Amino acid sequence: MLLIPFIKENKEKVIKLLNVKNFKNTEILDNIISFDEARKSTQKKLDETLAKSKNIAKEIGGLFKSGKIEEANAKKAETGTLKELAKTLTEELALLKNKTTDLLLKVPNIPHESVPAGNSENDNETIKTVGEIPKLYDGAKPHWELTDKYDIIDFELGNKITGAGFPVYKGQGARLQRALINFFLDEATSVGFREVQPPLMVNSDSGYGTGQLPDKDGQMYHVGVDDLYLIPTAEVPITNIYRDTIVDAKDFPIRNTAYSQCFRREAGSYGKDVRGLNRLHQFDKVEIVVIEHPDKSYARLEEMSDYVQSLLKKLELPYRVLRLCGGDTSFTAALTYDMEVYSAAQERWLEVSSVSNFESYQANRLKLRFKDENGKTKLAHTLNGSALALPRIVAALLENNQTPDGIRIPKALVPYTGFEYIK
RNA sequence: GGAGAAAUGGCAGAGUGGUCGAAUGCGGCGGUCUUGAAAACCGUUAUGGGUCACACCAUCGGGGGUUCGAAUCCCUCUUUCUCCGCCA
Repeated sequence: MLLIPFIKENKEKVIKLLNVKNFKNTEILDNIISFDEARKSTQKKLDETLAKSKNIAKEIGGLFKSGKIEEANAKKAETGTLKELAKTLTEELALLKNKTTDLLLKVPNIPHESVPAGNSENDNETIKTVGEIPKLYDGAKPHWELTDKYDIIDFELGNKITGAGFPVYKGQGARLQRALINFFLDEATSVGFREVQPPLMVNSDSGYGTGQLPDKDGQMYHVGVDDLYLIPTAEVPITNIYRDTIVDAKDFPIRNTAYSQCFRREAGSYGKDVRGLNRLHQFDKVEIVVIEHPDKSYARLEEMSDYVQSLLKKLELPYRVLRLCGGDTSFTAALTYDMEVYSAAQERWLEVSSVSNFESYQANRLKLRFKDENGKTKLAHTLNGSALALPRIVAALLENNQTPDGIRIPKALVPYTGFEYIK
C-alpha cells in the first residue's frame, strides 16, 4: 500500500506515475484523502469523548474511596450519553478505516522513474542480450517431444493422476530437477543468502502482506476447509517472516533464499504458450528475498540482477534482460527486471526470472520497519527474485543442448546430476 | 480426539476491579568513574493515532460483553504446555 501522507503531498506526481502503469482511476486518490480527513476528525472527537469518560470514572473512584457514595452514584448518570456517543463514533471510525483500506488496496505501487510507459510485453525495454543463440541440427525438437523421447517428463501421467499442468518427472528428469534445486541453493548460500524452508500454505494475512490478496485472489489455490492458500511463490512465506517486525538496521541487507514448489491456477491461460513446461500449475523454484534500507534498495536490485545473470551464464544459456514497461510491471512492484532465456527449438524467449524492488509498498502492508539513525521508525524496502524457476530452464536446456547423441548437461551442473548426457 | 493449565514490554516475571502503559530482574542505549575495559553507580529504553511540539487517545494473544471504571470478571476464537488416547 502507498502511504496516505505521501499520496497527499505528492498527488500530481503519483497520478503521473500511476499513469505509466495504465492506472487511470485517479479519483480514488481524492476519495482516499477525504476519507482520511474524516477519519482524523472522527478520531479526534472519539478521543475527546473517551478522555471525558475516563476523567469521570477517575472522579467516581476517588469519591468511593472517600466514602461519598451518593455523590459517586450521581456522577454515574453523567456517563450515559458519553458512552453512547463513544459507541457511535467507534463504529463510524471503523467504517471509515475499512473504506480507506479497501481503496488503498486497489491502488498499485507507483513505478520507478526509469520504468517506460507501455501496455504489453512489446513495450519492454531490452537492456542487454548475452550469449550466442545456438544453431540446432536438422531434426531438432521442441522440449515436449524430447521429454517423451528420453522418457524424463511425463505430462500424460500427470494428467491421469491430477490434471493438466502437473507433470511427473522420471529417471534422469527427476534427477535433473534435484540437481538444479541443489545447484541454485548452493549458489545462493555461497553469496550470503540464508537458506530457509517455509510452509507451502499460508493464511490470508500473509497473502495480504505481500500483495497477492486481494489482487490475485483467483490465481491461488485456496484450501477452503482451513482457509489457507497454496503459495504461488516462496516470496510469500519468506517475506512474511518479517511481517509485524521492526528489524535492526545493522542487519541490512537481510537475505533469505528458499526452494519451494509453487502452485498457480493460471486461470485464463491457454494456447501454445502453455505447451509442455512453458506454464504449469505446480513447479519448482528457488527464490531470493532481500530486505534493505531504502537508500540502498536500488543498488541491491542491480546486485540481484547480476546474481541471476551469473546463474544463467554458468548454465551456458543465452539470455536477455528486460526492464518491464508500466503495463507489464506487477501491481506491487516499482521496478522489475525480467530475465529471459532463448529457447532454440521454440524460437522464442522464455521468462525464467523476475527481479523486483517493491520499495515500501509491501513493507507498509507487512508493517516491516526499522529504526533509522535518529531512532525514528521507518518502512524498509523489500526485493525479491527467482533464482531460478525450473521448468523453463529445463525447457531451454533440453532444446538448446540437444545433440544426435543425447542432451548435454552444462559443466556446472554435472557434479549435481552425476551424468553428462541425458540418453 | 478427551481432560486440565496458561498467554503481560526485547527476554524473564509481578500484578485478580479504580491514578497500571504496567513492579522487579536481565538485556539494550547514554553517562559518571577508568590510560582502556570490567565492576559499581546514575539516567534512559514498547507500538500506533494525534500535535509544530505538548496535551490527549488506543493497545497486557484476537474478537465480543459486564461495569461509572477491566491486564484483572464473563463469553468466544486462536495458540502453547501437561496428562490420556491415536499415529509414526
